[in-house]
Parts: sequence; C-alpha cells; structure tokens
Amino acid sequence: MELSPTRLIVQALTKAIVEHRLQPGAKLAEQKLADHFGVSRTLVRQALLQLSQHQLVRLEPARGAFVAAPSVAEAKQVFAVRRMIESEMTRVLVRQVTPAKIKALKDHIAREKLAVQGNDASWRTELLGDFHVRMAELTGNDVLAQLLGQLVSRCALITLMYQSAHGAAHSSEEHVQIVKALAAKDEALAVQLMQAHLLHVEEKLTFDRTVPSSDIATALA
Amino acid sequence: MELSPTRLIVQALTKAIVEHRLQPGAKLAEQKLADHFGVSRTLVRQALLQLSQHQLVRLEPARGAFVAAPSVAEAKQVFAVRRMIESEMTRVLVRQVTPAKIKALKDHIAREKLAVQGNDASWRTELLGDFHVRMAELTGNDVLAQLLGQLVSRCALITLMYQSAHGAAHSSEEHVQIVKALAAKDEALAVQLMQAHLLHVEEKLTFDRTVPSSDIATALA
DNA sequence: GTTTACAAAGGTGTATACACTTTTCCGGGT
DNA sequence: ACCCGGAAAAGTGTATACACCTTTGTAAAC
Repeated sequence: MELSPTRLIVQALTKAIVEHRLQPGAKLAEQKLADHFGVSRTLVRQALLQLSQHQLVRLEPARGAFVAAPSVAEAKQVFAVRRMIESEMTRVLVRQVTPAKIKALKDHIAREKLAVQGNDASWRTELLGDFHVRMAELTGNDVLAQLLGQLVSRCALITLMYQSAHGAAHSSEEHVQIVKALAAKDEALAVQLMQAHLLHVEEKLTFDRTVPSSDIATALA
Repeated sequence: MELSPTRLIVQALTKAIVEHRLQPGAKLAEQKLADHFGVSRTLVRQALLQLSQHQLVRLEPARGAFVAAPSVAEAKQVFAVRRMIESEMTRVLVRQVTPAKIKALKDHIAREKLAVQGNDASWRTELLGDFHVRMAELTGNDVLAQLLGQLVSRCALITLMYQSAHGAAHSSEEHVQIVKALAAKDEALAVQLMQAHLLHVEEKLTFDRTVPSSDIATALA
C-alpha cells in the first residue's frame, strides 16, 4: 500500500493522542518529533498541520503545537453534532437495511465484546467508536463515513480526557439494541435508541478535571 | 488582525476555486503559485495541503495538485449529508428561535436579494450558501457552523461546476419560506421546507458536462 | 528578597538546495 | 506517417539553512 511518510506520522500521532499516551496540552516540539521518526521537520510540520485541521492538535503562532484539550463546551457541541448526524444516518440506514449489513454490524459487535472483556482502554474506545463509522459506511455514503470518522476521533480524545471508569459494556449492549431495531426495520425505535445512546455516552463523561502535561519521548516509545 | 501568509493563500485560492476562476481539473503548479503570491514553495505547499483536506484540491503523488473535480456520485453524497445535518439543525433552531435570530436571517435574505438582482454568479452562490451557515451559527454550535461551512464550500464548487443557469431567485424565495416557518415555530414545516429546498438545489444541477482546463496566471490576475 | 534587564538557548517560520520522478521534446528506426 | 527511446526540462518530495520570536536563566539594581 506504500503510504506516504507524512500519513504515517499523522497516524502514529493520532494513535498516540487518542490512546492518551500524549496527554492533552502536551507540547509537540517539531525537532524532537523529527528525531523520533527519523525525518526532517518539514514532514513533521505537514503532519501537525493536518492534525490541527482534525482538531487533535492546537497550533499557537510562533509558540508551537500542543495536543488539543477540548473544553467542556466544545465537547458538548461535538456530541450535539453527532446526535444530529447519526439520528438521520440511522433513519437512512433503516430504509436500506439488508441481512448482509446486519451481519456486518453483528460481527463488529462481536469484536467489541472481546475488547470490552480485555482491559485495554484505548482499544475499547476505538472499537466502540468504530461501530458508528461502520454504520456510516453501510449507508454507502463515503462523504458521511469520512465526516463521522473525524468526529469520532475527536470524541475519542474527549472520552479519554473526561471519561469515568467504565460504561463500555453498557455502550456495547446499546449497540446490540440498535442493531436489533435496524433488523426489525423499526425506524422510530432505532433513531430513539441511537439518540439515547449518544446522550448516555455524553452523560457518562465527568466534566470536572484538569490534566497534566507529559513527555513525548516516553509516550511514543 | 494580521493573518498568517498561509491562510491568505488558502483564502485566495478558495475564492478563486469556488468562483470558478480556476476550473476543476486545472493544474496548480507550486512554483507558479509561489511566484504569483511572492512567497516560497513552502507556504504554497502548506496551503495546498489544507485545501486538499477541504476537498477543494486533489493531490496526486509526485504529479502535483489539481483543482478538485467532484464526481456526480460525490456531489450527490455531499448533498445527502447536508440534508441529514440541516434537517436536524432546523429542528434544533426552531426550538430556540428568538425575534433577534429571525431578524438576523431576514437581514441576510435582504442581502441575498440584492445579489440575486445583480449578475455576479459567484457572489450569488456565496450568499445563498451563507444563509445555511448563518442558520448553523444561530444555533450557537460552533462545531456545527464550521462543519457546515466546509460542506457549503464544497457545494459551491459543485454548484458552479454543474449548475444550470439560474434558480437563484427560487432558492432565495425558499429561504424566505423557511424563515417564516421558523418564526411560526412550526417544526415539521420548517424541516420539510429545508429538505425540499436542498433537494431542489440538487435537482437543479445538470449532471452532464465535461470541463476544460485553465491557466492560473490569468485566473488569479 | 524581589524585580528588572539582558544574554543565551531553544524553537518556530520561511527560504533555498538538491535528489528523484514525471513530463516533454526530439531524432532514429520501422 | 507512426512508434519507440532517450536526453532535457519541469516539477515534486525532503532536507537543510537561517532569521526571528519566545522562553529561560542569571545577575545587577532597588
């Protein structure tokens, strides 16, 4: 597949950020990242620019790049947008549901359950988020899928930033219910379950903490 | 306000693209753009990278940057996403409508009417699109407003690429009806009008043409 | 002891250099 | 006349250089 070096850096940093190995607010010095990845600052800068557009990194003029630390207000807005998009997405999907699509979602949930059993928090968060992206993909609308992918990444950062301990099992169970409603082609129920689900995820966040800074060398090792 | 040079280039190119002075498919050679803006390739590259993320420019590895030429399928997907988002946005807005917000929308429509009278196609397209962004802003959700802003830009490129002659007056009239429904707090009607409006805009596109290439020097002059 | 001034260090912002790839153009072979 | 081959031109991809801003640390002044 031969990915461009910049994309590799973006992916590595994205992973490190949503997995919380790079804490919100942490400074991302270009030269240090360049040394770490064995490339020049040029490529690191390109990567940081992309990440800033994804809202995972904040660029302060002449001061450098920092891991984004979304405010509570911003977090709530992101969730509000997700509710809007995913309500309609659910409506669209329920109208074009097929056995194959239901199976795809059930397969995903099976993987989710495995992650929920384990104790890798970032893997859990990733798979729980991916469920929503899978739904978007199953509508056949690539633009929607890409858009939702970015929102979910942003939510992953938020979730790991504010999340209370658990609720993963609960989320996964709600996914099961949503798929059941989809399979039954019960539009009203599916939409209502999706909205409730997203509200639950948001409610589970504990909007009351401050986060420390961290070192990139250890985080990326 | 002292905007960064890169942002200036992004804005200039965005304007040139959505105003159709740079035609879809046109090659964007870095050195030529650099000469034009009086900067080095470095800054031009950053700008092109950002534009590619906004889907206004397509980057082909080792071959360069080209003005995006969205396919019909992609155009339809973008519109489908807008219908999803804006339906819910309308629902949200109707629940928190105030006289001041209605006035803001009416003021915007007044400006629209002026543009519709004139014969500057890109100005028309810009203001007609801005109506939707204004609505997003009035919900108080910045994330939503930013997201919709990008989708509308993308639609501007699509619209100018595929648009049949007119329909601007019709669009503006539909905006009036939507605001009226908002003012009356008639949720069902407002949502229905918005969905119909977006469908009309999409239907008005003539999905059946090929576009020539163009030269950047003349386009940016 | 606290504050201010200033020099040194570190880091960002932009330009330039250079390797490598793609495209263009021209001449020879068929 | 057409097609292929290869050199030259043009252009992209990455690294490096350097100016300037920001931060840090230190020492003198109060």
